[in-house]
Amino acid sequence: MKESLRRFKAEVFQALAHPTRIAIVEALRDGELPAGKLIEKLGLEQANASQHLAILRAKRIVVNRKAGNQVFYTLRDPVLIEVLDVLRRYFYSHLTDTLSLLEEIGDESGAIAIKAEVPAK
Amino acid sequence: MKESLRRFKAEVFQALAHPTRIAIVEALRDGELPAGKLIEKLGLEQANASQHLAILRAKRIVVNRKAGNQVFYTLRDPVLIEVLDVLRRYFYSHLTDTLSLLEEIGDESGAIAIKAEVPAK
DNA sequence: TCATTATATTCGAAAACTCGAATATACGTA
DNA sequence: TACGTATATTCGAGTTTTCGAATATAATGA
Repeated sequence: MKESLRRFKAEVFQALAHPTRIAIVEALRDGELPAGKLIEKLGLEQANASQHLAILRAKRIVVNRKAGNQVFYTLRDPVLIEVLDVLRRYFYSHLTDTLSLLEEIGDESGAIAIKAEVPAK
Repeated sequence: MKESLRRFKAEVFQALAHPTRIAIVEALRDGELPAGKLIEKLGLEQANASQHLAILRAKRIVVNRKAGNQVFYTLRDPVLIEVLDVLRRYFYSHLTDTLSLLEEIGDESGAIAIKAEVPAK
């Protein structure tokens, strides 16, 4: 049914609708990482990271594997990286509008600096 | 800055993280539609539709044009349709896991029926 | 001007999300 | 067994979303 599919898509979007979770997905881009490395790499609170990972697990965005002491996370399907890449292009192709959007949202960081470095990565 | 980009992506995902808004985007797939047609086509409450449209507007997912009495909506960038299509494929390629996910979420509709009709559209 | 139609906005309540603090669990090792 | 490390879960407060009901606005036509 059409409805299920929409619900499913909404669930996936919902799962990705947080900067931290996006950061996690991006960090897993090049392969498996233990929770600890993610926390370190992204500078997260341990509990907070675990909560976000729980969400990504629940929505099947990531899968995990226990190895002794630690838990390794992997993206279940790299297609999600493609989605993020599409959005990056989307971001830059509408750069002007996007910047004003970020302003409205209240973007503290130097979003304007992007203008200087331009795309790349 | 990396952070802005993630924030931006999160905003877009957030905007799409609702079945009704996904339905709206899909309905605009083949071009412009006035709000009224969207309401009719999707069977929405007028106020509710307007609220969701406001969100899609705020996040620049759609743009609108006034013509006399009515307001026509268009997708700002059809690349978003691609994203939805990618997710449809994702949905089917993990069908088994996905179904159990939908169950957990509490999917009333006949999700299982999908097994019968399979992909297509 | 007064209706009528199309759409948007505001309001208040219920539900869902997010965070850090505290606590729990599981494994490895002394 | 007792301890340390890695990770997960629970709790409560604050914030954000979502909805329908009511109301507002804008354009059209009588």
